[in-house]
Amino acid sequence: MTASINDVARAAGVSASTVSRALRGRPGVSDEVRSQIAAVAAQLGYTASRSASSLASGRTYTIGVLVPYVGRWFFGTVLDAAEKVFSAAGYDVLLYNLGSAETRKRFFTRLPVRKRVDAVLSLLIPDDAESAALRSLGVPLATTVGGTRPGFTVVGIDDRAGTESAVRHLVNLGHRRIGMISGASGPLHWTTPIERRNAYLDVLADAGIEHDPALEADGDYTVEGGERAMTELLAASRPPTAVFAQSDEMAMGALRALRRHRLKVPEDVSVVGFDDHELADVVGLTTVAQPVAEQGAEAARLLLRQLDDPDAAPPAGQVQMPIRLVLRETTAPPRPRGPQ
Amino acid sequence: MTASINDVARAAGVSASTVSRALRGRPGVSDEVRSQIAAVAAQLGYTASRSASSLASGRTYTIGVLVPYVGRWFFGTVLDAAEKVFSAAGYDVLLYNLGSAETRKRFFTRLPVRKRVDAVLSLLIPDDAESAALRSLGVPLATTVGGTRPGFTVVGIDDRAGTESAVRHLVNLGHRRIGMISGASGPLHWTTPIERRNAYLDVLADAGIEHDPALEADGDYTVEGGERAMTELLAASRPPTAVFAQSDEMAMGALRALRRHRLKVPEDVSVVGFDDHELADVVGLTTVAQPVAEQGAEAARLLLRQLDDPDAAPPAGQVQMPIRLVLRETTAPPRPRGPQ
DNA sequence: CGCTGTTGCGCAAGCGTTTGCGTTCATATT
DNA sequence: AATATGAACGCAAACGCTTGCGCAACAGCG
Repeated sequence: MTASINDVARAAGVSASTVSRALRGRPGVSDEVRSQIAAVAAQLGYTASRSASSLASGRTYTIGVLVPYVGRWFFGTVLDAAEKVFSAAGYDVLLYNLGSAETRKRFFTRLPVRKRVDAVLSLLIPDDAESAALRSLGVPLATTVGGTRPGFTVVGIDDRAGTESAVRHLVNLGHRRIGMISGASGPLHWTTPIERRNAYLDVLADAGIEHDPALEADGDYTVEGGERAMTELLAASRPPTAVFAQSDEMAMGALRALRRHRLKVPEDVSVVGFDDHELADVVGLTTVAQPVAEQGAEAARLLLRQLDDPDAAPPAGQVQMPIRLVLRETTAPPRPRGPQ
Repeated sequence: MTASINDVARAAGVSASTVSRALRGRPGVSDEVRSQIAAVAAQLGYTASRSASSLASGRTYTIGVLVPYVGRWFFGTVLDAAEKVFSAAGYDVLLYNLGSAETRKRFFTRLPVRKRVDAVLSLLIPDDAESAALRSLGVPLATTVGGTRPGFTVVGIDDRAGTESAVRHLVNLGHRRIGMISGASGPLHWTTPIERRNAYLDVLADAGIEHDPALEADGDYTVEGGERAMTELLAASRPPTAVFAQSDEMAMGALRALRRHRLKVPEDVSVVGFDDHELADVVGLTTVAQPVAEQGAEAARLLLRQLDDPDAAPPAGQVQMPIRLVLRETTAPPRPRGPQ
């Protein structure tokens, strides 16, 4: 059907090995022969079969990317950027959408990437067993989320600092009843919600504000969850005058809930998010911005570097990307309403 | 390093062929031997090498998915749903992010999916040369966007009907100066913008409204583009009292522009979008909803069906998914301001 | 002019599966 | 009892590449 390396060899009057070497830029082929082979290959529309070459060489030139939810803005954006870096370097990407516990489990027990990828970029946090499974692949590993793990290159942000800047902003505006909409760490072994929560508590303590558990709600990192969580918070005996949401999506859900309750933002309640979602600007959301696409690109680059030079040690610790608080229109001083 | 089929065969005291047949559920193996092999394989942590098996069998059990922009909500959502269907059926997905003309060109000339996939799902519209290239792969093809093409099974929506319901809604509210923010069809050979534009023109004509070219602007299907386009429209000598945006993202950009111009929505200008973006509800956007994830899932299912039964003809024409106008808070009758 | 290096290329052995065909052996058929 | 019929399994040939090694041919060296 499609041309094989032998067809090219025959047509060019050389051996298959020479064709292989010529096309891949390996030494041992004269320039003359090389260009002639290139011409013949082009004319025949020849491309080496990936299965055959990876079987023979052990190199697959493909990267496995593990994502919890492709459809979510954050992950889609990271994936987008990472894919561009990989494909520019000649790598293909195998995508695994591991949102549900079920698919996730199946992935890690069957490990379909075995012998199929040269590296894996995980956008989800593997637990200990899962990390071990990944390490058993014997390929470079990277992640853009969660804390450092042995064997993984991680590029991320300073969750504490980001959260602190957000909550401190609220404190500085004069808020005392500051709620938080978080995502449960749940079975995902995700350290992010925990880090952010700790930072939130620290800022409150620092400001001499007593922590009120009724001011925390779980928003599941989704818009709907954020809406539910905000609704919960509003039902408290003394609702918050400001809310810090651990993601913009949850913040937007909160905005929706507030609108449904006919509460004005920021007059009645201030809201600050996290991420600087593409649409945060549209709704005027104050948020802490992180370079999402850049994180994906950087993680991809670090992976490629390790592939180019297998002895190179993976970067130690965590590569930190800058964050910054973006002030927009959902935060303001609390409305004065009589004595505290 | 990792166990091969021969290791399993040796450990089980059978030949490699028997192992292969046993593990893949092929006939010719007694139940007794089969289960014993399964046990040995599990104990050794054996998984067949994909490269080797696809080299030998010609089947790759992977699907190529072509996406223009993974990070955009629409495509991310389609991809998410499609991936779930594929992986549930035991297929892996190879992702190609073909947003720029450059990567796109490289993809179609080098055709890296050759001999690597059993089918391809294209979320972008290939031009004639590109379709021919894809057809030359000799595998089932599907797409979720654009018109019907020979050799492709396409699942989509009725763009005309969707647009008509949106624009008619504006007409029925009493609007006469109705603008449109579209996406240029450009080099993407995308029929969607054209279909929608035609429907827009038809509704206007039907309502006896003269078409004003100054009321059309290109929003590039992005938020920023939508904002620019809206700004353009507002600069017209007689700006529109209502705008139909061909996507929610552009509609949201328009909303932002309006806010910047201190114009109230829907009092000063009505806005209706297209897609029912996940966040459309947050901003209260009236829009025509289409089942985005379902389209991806359905396309994936149709592809799998063709793979199961290679002789089955691909579904003729286009599979149409339902659409529906979702009324929210960005549309209202035009503000009466003196004689027309 | 012999010797050592170097360069350019072909040979052939893998890489880990799948699969058509052949063999063996037990069972059914006449 | 002899023969046909399957079922269960092994053999070995692909599948299409890569790569270590061998072998010419040729250049440079003293």
